[in-house]
Amino acid sequence: MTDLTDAHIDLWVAAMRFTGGLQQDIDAALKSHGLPTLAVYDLLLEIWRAGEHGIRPVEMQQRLLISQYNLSRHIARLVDAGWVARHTVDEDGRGQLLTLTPAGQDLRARMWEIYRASLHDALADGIAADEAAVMAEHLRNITDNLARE
Amino acid sequence: MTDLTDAHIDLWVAAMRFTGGLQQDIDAALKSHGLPTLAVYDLLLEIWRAGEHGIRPVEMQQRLLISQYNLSRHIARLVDAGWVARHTVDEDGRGQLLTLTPAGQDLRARMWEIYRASLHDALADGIAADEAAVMAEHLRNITDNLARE
DNA sequence: TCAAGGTTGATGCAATTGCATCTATATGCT
DNA sequence: AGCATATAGATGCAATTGCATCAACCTTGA
Repeated sequence: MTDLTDAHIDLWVAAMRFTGGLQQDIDAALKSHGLPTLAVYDLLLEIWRAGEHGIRPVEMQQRLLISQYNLSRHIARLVDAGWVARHTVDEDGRGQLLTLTPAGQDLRARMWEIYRASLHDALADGIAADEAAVMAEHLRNITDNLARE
Repeated sequence: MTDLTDAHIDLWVAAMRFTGGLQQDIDAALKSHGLPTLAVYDLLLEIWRAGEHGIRPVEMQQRLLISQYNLSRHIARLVDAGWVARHTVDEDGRGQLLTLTPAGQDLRARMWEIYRASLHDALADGIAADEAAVMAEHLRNITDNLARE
């Protein structure tokens, strides 16, 4: 039972500003290249990682911080745009499996180029790799704590 | 000219998950008490800090990561709800100064109780105060770097 | 087998956000 | 002074999000 100190609050404020600011920068960079937002990239990445077998929306929901109805509509837009294909699931008539179309794979790759460049500009010279690793580990610990409650 | 390493990317992912997850928790806690969102809290806090002299919307915009039109409408809602009062500015006929009404001050205090409790649950036992201070400093450095570009 | 309850994904409607643009005032230049 | 340009804030309209609920399918238990 430890106290919440000013340092803890400082960390929270700094983390909010960091992620919020960089997220805006990344979204601005993507948009300036006529590409979808970071939120869409996260979806494409999950589907891409699933390979040709595909992934269920319900599984994506567990991994990403996104609401069910929001995910459902994002997927509908991605399918309409021709970036994602829906497949039926043999074992579950309710479900669907999502895969990237070739156009979707191309889109993800183009987005990652811009995304990566923004991250480079923001992080590469701002913090050493070993320090970044330590911080990432700390943040994961805290986040895991949260999820366990 | 340093490289962007996997550790840097890990840091970014961990930071996104940390702030995103905790933000959701805080918003859920606030909502369960019938209170406005974190975004509204940030506005109330800025206005509260300005004291009885008040603060200009344009100044809030510079400090918070919020778009102009969004801020304008948030303020309109806060005024309608009786939490914020608008005052004219002598030196600038276009501008306005915002202050918290007594009801607004009370609201901010009640929100902070819930907000603080969520931060306590997430952070107090998850990371030591001195480590939190180091991380906050690192994050501020990176964020300042960004803003300078 | 079949009814009750759980899970998956979609959708109608209201609220919020993003974008472009507008009004009003201020400032700078000639 | 008089005009052009810049800044502060508001708003119409389209797109997105949040909330509640729905339809379809699956699972469990009697």
